[in-house]
Amino acid sequence: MGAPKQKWTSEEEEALRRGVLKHGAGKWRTIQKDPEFSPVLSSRSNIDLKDKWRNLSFSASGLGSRDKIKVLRIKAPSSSTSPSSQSLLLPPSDKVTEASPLADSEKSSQDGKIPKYSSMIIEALYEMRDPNGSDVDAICNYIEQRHEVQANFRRLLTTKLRRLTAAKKIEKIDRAYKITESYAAKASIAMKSLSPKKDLAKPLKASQNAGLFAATSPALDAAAAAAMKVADAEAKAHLANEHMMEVERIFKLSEETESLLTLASEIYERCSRGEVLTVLQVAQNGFEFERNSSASSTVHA
DNA sequence: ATAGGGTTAATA
DNA sequence: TATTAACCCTAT
Repeated sequence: MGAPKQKWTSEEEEALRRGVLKHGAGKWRTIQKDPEFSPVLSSRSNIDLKDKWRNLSFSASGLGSRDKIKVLRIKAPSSSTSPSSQSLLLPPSDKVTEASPLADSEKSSQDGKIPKYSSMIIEALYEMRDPNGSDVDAICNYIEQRHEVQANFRRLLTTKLRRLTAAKKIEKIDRAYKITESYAAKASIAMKSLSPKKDLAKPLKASQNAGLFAATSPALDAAAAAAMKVADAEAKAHLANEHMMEVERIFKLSEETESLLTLASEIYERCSRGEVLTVLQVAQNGFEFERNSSASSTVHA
């Protein structure tokens, strides 16, 4: 007797999403056993979680079935034979830059916003949402688990934390850090101003393709993560989730293949369909999006 | 235990 | 018949 295919409920789906946020994609067993999710996911195996996440990821990316993507699996003629992937995402690779002359309004922002890692820190703090704050170890661990990171990351992290604290974006209580109310509020306002007309009530399917990137791309900015803390509107949260998944997926792709070609192919695909290319900025700056949404530029093929 | 290719049940 | 989502199999 063949099992009649047990379709995933939205509760299960939500549990999975949160599980991935908490433990990271790939820790299926951990998620499944987590007392926070095990009640909901009791009838699902770790493999089920993995498969479901795969489905979610691909459908959210706008590109339909998963087998279409495997064409992109081209190994770059990289001489780096060691499987220890490390160099690709970390340093803002200048190869990507030269291939794509983006209007980089980098640095010198009057606000003194710190590029790169700061957004990861905000993201980490938001995701962990510890009311008592999170200590350096927790933050470090969280980020290291999700992003490839430099060898001396721990040291940089300390520095960034100090700067963010000075900038009043996070606060240090005893040894724990957390996002400040003022920054969260500010981010919330920013969030509202750029989450416009899009009808969020529509089921997931509607958020495919261009719309995802064109209108709301800056939503992934560190500010957005903080914004969700305050403006906990589910719709926004879901939308943001889509972004997280998309970014994560692209990161994974490039990690796995260790190939810029793959990324390039992905980008080319999108460009050829006339999409606005915020993805590129993702590739360059990690979770840091341009603060001027108008700065996002298209890429010539 | 996980990733990824492959298979089958449901459905448009 | 083509797509999709849930499920299965196997190498790592």
